[in-house]
Amino acid sequence: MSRAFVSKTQKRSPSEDFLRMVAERFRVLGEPMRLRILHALIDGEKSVTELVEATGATQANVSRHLQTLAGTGILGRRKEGLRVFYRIRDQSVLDLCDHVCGSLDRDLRERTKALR
Amino acid sequence: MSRAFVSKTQKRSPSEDFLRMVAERFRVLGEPMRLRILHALIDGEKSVTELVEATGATQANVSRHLQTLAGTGILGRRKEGLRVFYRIRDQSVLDLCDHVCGSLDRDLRERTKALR
DNA sequence: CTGTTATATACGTATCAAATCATATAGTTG
DNA sequence: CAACTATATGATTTGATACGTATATAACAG
Repeated sequence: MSRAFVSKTQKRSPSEDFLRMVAERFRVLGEPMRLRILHALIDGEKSVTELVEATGATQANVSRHLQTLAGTGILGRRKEGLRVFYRIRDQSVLDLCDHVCGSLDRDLRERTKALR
Repeated sequence: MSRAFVSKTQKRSPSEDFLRMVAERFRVLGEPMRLRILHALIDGEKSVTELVEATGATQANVSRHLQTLAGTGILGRRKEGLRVFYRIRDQSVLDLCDHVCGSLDRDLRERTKALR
């Protein structure tokens, strides 16, 4: 596996631009509502209206978050008549989420244990 | 592997609190300066002053980011005399970064290819 | 064309976070 | 004790962004 952040071969620190791009990816995932949208798309593509129902947010808000998610390539867009369907474009983003969930779990367990 | 975000067994959507916690983890990683600090800590613990030198940021700013990173359990703290040393507490956070770097790479390649 | 539906966006507001400066705190040295 | 060093934090400014309301755009139906 090639490591771009933790490079075994080159010690040079990442460029400003590179760090900005990586940070942007994380930042996009750093909003509960966007995670909710992502979760709603796990079992396949959905239209904006369906996502509005699934999330309970306003149409405008969902639409904006969808632009953000699609803008960074996390979601794909497909137009069909009046409706626009969004889908998870790179399933590996779900691995990311699970990774974070896993370490969150571990930390919560550790803290619980520390309380006794 | 247990999946907390993408659960095969339960379809119930994640609670508000859970999503907030997951989002917070991503958000913490969503700042270039914090990634820079993280990168500086790859080859072992460093004092605040060393991190100030490595990142080029002000002492106050580095200190604040360190509080943030330590607060979510990403970094560990060790006090020795006047100095405080920080270290990466859970190495798996580096996997996360590389994961993002990888998908970033893929997207950039795809866009480059699309230009031709 | 008119009306209707689905989605996107402009604008205003409120909130939050990053950075800086100045200062406080804690540990060390003499 | 005073002076010094390393780190943390309060106060402020500034910039970003999430959300709501209203409106614009686009596709379709009649």
